[in-house]
Amino acid sequence: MSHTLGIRQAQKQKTRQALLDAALGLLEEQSLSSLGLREVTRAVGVAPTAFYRHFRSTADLGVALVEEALGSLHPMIEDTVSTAGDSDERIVRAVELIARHVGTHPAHVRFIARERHGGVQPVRDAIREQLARFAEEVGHALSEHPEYAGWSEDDLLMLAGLYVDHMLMAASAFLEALDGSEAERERVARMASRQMRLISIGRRHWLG
Amino acid sequence: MSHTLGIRQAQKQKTRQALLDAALGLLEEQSLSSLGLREVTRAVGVAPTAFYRHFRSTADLGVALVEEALGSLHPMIEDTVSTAGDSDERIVRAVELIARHVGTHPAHVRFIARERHGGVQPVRDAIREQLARFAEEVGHALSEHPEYAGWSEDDLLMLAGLYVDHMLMAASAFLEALDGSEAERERVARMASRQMRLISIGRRHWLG
DNA sequence: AATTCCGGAGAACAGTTGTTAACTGCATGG
DNA sequence: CCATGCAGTTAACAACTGTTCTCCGGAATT
Repeated sequence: MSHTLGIRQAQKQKTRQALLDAALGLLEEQSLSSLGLREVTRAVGVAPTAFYRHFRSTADLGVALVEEALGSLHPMIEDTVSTAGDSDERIVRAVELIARHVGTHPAHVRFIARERHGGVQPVRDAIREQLARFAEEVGHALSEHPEYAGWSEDDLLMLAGLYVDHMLMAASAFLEALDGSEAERERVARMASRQMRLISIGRRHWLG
Repeated sequence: MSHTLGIRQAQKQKTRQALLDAALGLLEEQSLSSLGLREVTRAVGVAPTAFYRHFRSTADLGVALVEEALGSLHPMIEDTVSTAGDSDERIVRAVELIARHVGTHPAHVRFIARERHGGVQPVRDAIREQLARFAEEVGHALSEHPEYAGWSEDDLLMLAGLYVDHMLMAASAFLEALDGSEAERERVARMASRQMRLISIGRRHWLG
């Protein structure tokens, strides 16, 4: 379906990606609403006007970053939730997965945590939509399990939302501990696991 | 101990408060890291240089806003947690309290949610410290209850952190629903209550 | 081979920013 | 009552911002 792009479109996507990467780097110590278009182009080494060939505004770039940060995560999530195993096993695996992802993509995680409640509405909306999709997918994956036989759709979504929110909280906690000691990171992991387990216990006794 | 301030210091605190109020207003549609000092003074109607008489920088102003937004909340929290009553009653009361507070101080809540992971380190640190204090206070209040007889200090703090995080999540959810319909707000309230109740059930079955 | 398309460069625009310095007028303490 | 202190003003600074218009060179199309 997709025959190799011409050297023209290839070059365009390359600078586009360079702009995204540069922006992500600059956003480690500021919010999107203070990110200047010239700042980004300067970091890449292109003229300020080149920015407009790829994005209408920095807000537009932010929405693209949301897609880049969260878009490819859906299969990963689904995989973790639907995989068989004891409840505690799944929790440990999920927390490990988060820790690993934060370690390999810290800037992406920081961006999402920061802009989820940030000052740029289109970006907030994009993040909210992606997280809602996550919750929906998790809820659907849970509904396949026999454990959730008597659960109403509403309750399933409520639980899924709780899980998603805690994934993000855990990710944010890992992020804060990234520059800390190994022991510090271990402490964060154990704390996150125990909170997850408590929720899991509540889930088990939810009905009746 | 504090005899009435002279008309001089009174005037100073008045413009200082005006700066804080104006900044809080401007921060409804942007992040602190993009808030300009001149922007604030212009909104108040004073010269840009007057800003320096009160704050070293906008980051400094942000820290002051954290104090204003969270400093006065400690007695309120302690009160809610330690008050007697059935577990479900306490949950309903807590959720109602949050809803009311978001309704009366939306800008403050938005500011905290936004800058908790925002781009200005001193402000992030100030918020983290206040939230840690909340967790500590909640944990201490819980430890007084006979229900938590066999709980380790670590587990108590873990649960308290979970509660505090969910207070904030609920507050943020209420904020998003503020401009929505009455039904929408009701839905958010019921969702928050059920999530809290699930956590409460997990807590009840935590030991053994 | 000729023509169109288009990503990027360059220059210029009016506005904005934080920060400095030297000032004014008035409440305060001696 | 007079001298000091200090919140707020005015003016100016270099540096920066987003946006428009015009242009260039090379890939893509015919």
